[in-house]
Amino acid sequence: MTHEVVSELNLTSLLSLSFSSSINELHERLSELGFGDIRPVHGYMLKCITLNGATGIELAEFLGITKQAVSKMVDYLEKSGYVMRDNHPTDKRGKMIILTERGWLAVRAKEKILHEIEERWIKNIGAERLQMLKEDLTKLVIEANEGKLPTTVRPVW
Amino acid sequence: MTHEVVSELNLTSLLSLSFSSSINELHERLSELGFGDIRPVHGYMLKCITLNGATGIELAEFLGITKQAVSKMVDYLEKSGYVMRDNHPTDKRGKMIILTERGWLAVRAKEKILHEIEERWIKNIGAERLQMLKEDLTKLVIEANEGKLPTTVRPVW
DNA sequence: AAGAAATAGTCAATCAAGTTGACTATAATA
DNA sequence: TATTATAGTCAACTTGATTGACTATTTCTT
Repeated sequence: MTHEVVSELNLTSLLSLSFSSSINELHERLSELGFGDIRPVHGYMLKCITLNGATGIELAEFLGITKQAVSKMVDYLEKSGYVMRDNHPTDKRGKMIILTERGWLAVRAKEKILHEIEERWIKNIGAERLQMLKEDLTKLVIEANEGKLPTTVRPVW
Repeated sequence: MTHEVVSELNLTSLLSLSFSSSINELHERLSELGFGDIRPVHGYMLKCITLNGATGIELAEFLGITKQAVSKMVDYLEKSGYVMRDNHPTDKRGKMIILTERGWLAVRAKEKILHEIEERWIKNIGAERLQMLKEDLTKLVIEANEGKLPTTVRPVW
């Protein structure tokens, strides 16, 4: 087994750098496609609004932020044309946040780019190593979160 | 080769989650040791202030933020007793930011905790897998940054 | 050596993304 | 039915960043 030169960086720094590399590449490419007004924070929100839409409370729980913060983000994304507020079908207090056509375009573009990034990693380190990498990271995330994947899918500092 | 169940998370999400797991654990444990006033942003700065101290400009470049932002962070860390501003030995405009005794205690505690986290990962996935994981992440970070490790060691969104 | 340009740092104002607290309207429960 | 809980918004504040303006030095160009 040959061991190539590996930097002196600790694992946490490596994770930080590789995460920010990925997220930066994603948003640079989204920007080139005309989705420059979506910032990383918004990406996580769009991801959570599925076919049926989502309520503000659901988004807040998913993102791990307050409903007030969600409300402001929705203001921004609505103004930018990515989402719309619709009446909740059964609860007159509530609102459904749904993707607009442009919102769907952005989500699909994001998925495509992430897929391409992953494909490039496969070219780079091979499918087996990528698979191992994902397995190991999954294990470690689960271990750090009392045996289950966290429900909040956003970096929480 | 057996492939265990792996979540449907994409790589970028996994990196995000594993990074925030690590950084959260680090700061929870720092907090228990009485370093609760150090937030993740500050950790990166302390790391950069080595034996000889550093100038504000050096810190700004290292962290990828403006010198004004550094100045404010130094205000905070000075007030909290982790660093001190000293005269620059040759440049009367400049100041050297140096660690106080408490600053060194925090840095050493941080290194110890990161080391322990890494040890636990070795127990969890084995030394070989951890080595591979680090090699792969290093490769990918280098590939994403025009062939070299980035000089900025902080997540940039 | 003198004058011009660059640099290190700070101050002030602003922005972005979050927070807490107060409020309205509706829904659920006792 | 009266009370309590919930969904969402508004307003004020906090934190960590930004840009722009300024001072004091240093370095570069004649």
